[in-house]
Amino acid sequence: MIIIDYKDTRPIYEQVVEKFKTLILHGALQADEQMPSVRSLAMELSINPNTIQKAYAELERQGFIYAVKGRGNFVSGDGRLVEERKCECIQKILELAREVLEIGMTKMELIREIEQLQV
Amino acid sequence: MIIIDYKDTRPIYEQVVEKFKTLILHGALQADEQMPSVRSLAMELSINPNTIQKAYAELERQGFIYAVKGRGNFVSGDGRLVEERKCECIQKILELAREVLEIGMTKMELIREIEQLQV
DNA sequence: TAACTGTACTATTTGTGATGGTACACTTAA
DNA sequence: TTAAGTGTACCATCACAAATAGTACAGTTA
Repeated sequence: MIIIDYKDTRPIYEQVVEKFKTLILHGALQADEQMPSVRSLAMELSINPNTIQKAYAELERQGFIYAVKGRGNFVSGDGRLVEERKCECIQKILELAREVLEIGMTKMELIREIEQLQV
Repeated sequence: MIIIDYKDTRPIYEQVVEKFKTLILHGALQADEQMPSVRSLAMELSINPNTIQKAYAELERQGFIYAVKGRGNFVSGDGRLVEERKCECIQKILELAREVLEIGMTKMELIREIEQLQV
């Protein structure tokens, strides 16, 4: 379900956060579905439970999951999260687009690239 | 010429690398133009010369500048760098585009955003 | 009650970024 | 020839974040 890339320079907890955000936004994890427990996921990934705890705390801070003491962590069903992520992506895309246009690419070429994109 | 953003979480040397890459790619720094010396730039930015040295070493590794012992660092005139940067940007853009399309945006909407972009 | 859950600590290790300082080889201009 | 400026290569040190290791406690559930 989650794979850690040790070649990735980003910290482990950040990779875990990203992976779960993607799974939730894509609907692979449904609203109110239970997340793997801190201890079991740590065991599965062969890392420390504290690292998962840190990732879950961050996911909760960002509104992707909610915690219930003694029961577990669960996926939040907040629909606004998708919209927020869309905005983030668009911002980044436009920033990169601005740069690539500044160094000589045309809007036509860029748009052509996107049109040809397979999803 | 170069400004360090201490709110930026990225390391200083990385910011310096990025800034110079942009200046070179945009032609603000011409081929064979002399870079500020390690010591003078460090003085100007109130940081350690070793940090600038690290940034310059990275810029040289990536082919943006070349060093001449005793004389200084100079901008490389390699035209392929612009093409390489374009490819990098496109890759990132397509990656983000793929994500934003997967979570519900349409190609039309995305292309519209780029069309409206002011450069 | 036992086994699971989250949570909160503390201590420690590790790696990277950054600093401070020294030294040496090279180039250039006085 | 000399002095000042260049890059470069070290070393020691500090600061900080990431990650580990371990313990403890409170809540839930079968």
